[in-house]
Amino acid sequence: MNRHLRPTPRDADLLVNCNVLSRLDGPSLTSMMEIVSIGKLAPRQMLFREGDPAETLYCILTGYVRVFKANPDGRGADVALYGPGELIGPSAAFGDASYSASAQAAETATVAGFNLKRVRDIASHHPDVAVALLGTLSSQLSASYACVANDRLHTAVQRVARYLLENCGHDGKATTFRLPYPKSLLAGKLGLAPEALSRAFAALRPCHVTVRGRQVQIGDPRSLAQF
Amino acid sequence: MNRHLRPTPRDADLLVNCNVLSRLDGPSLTSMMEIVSIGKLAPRQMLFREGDPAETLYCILTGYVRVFKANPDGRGADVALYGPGELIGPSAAFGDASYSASAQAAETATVAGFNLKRVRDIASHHPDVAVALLGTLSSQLSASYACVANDRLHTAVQRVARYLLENCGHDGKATTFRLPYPKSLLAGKLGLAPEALSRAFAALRPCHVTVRGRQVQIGDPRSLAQF
DNA sequence: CGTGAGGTTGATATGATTCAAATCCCGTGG
DNA sequence: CCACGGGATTTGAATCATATCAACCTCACG
Repeated sequence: MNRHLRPTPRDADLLVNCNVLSRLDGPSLTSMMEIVSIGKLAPRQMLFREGDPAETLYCILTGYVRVFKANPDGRGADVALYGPGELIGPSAAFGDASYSASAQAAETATVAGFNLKRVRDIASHHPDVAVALLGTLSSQLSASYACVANDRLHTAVQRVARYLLENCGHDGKATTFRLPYPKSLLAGKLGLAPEALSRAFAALRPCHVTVRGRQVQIGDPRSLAQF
Repeated sequence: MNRHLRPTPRDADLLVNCNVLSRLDGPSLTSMMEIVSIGKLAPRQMLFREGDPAETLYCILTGYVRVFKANPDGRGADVALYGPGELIGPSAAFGDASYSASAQAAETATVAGFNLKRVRDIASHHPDVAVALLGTLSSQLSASYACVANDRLHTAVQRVARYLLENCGHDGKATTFRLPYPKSLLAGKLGLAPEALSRAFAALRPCHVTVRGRQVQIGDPRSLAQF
């Protein structure tokens, strides 16, 4: 990864609109912007590995990053999939000294890196920074709870139906949208083998769900809700 | 729940040793102790329900509390199981205005309650409080990640074997210990039906695991690791 | 000694993974 | 503009894992 780059104006714009920094202003924002460095990731490039000493807190500017845990025997499971504006690494940031999972760019991605020691230092002098981080961590914990419950409570088809419903307005009108990442990634995020995702889409065809490549057309959102 | 009780000396002792407060001292600790109130929960009593406005941050002093999400149709899935010293509600505390899951005492339990608005207020004046909360939230997020990965990567027998291994020293010596809660709770925590837990214990008998009531005897931890 | 909660066991059904093979889609070069 | 190639996706068949339902057991307690 190219490191130690100062943010371009475009990067800076993305940065100040991200989950954490958007809640800051004044000296707190300045302090954070002083320690930031921008990096570009190639597809499949690792950001860090489980067990690595945690040195950096990342914020995604563009692209998606897969957070996963792997078995010694090679099998792995996605634990979360984060996109623009989201923070990576906070689970390690203030707990253990090492990352508790691995992170890998799903595609070309731009990330902002903050030296963790300095972040901790800033947080302990600027309460608003700490509170902003608390907010992000809270949301991520809620999301992770939701993921566990979703896995345990719903079948593959139901999980896919829910995902689709989240991505179309709640007004019951027909929608069409583009998946932000390839289906294999979506499968991982939903805890499915790619084949299972495919079959789930097939099972939803009777209620007017059409999938062509990344284009998804949802004819009747209400009929999806029946699951 | 009996509320608005001041902590007894025993409560106070448990409190200052809990995950969060143990990292504090001086005025920060004092501020938190000023707003605490102690409550006693009957078995199965609800602490809060998913969707309730989040008004209180809880810390468990004694007993266990089950955090779960329920379907409209009555089925529910445990999302976490917290014991003495652990915090409940932080996922809502700094994110949404309402709890993202329900919490229920698994048995008679004592909890400390902190008014959330005041906690937020204290956190934004005392950075060490915010940082302590960040630490707890970090650990809970890591644990939740681990739970997702564990569910997706391992079978029932493997999850049970892992649980047992976590509860016996890593020195490979035979151990015997007592489950801290009934098996039905353990099943929920591991994402299993009670029947499945029972079968998993049965499957582990060949490698010297004996279960009688809550008493667990592990003859050969090393043979458990083979899973 | 009944009674009931918690736990176990068996039979069965369903859901999902796995492996293998066929097919689709998209960017590349002609 | 169109054919081509390779990775992504789909489909099929077999297998495995776990939920579910029902019956039974066990133990503590009145």
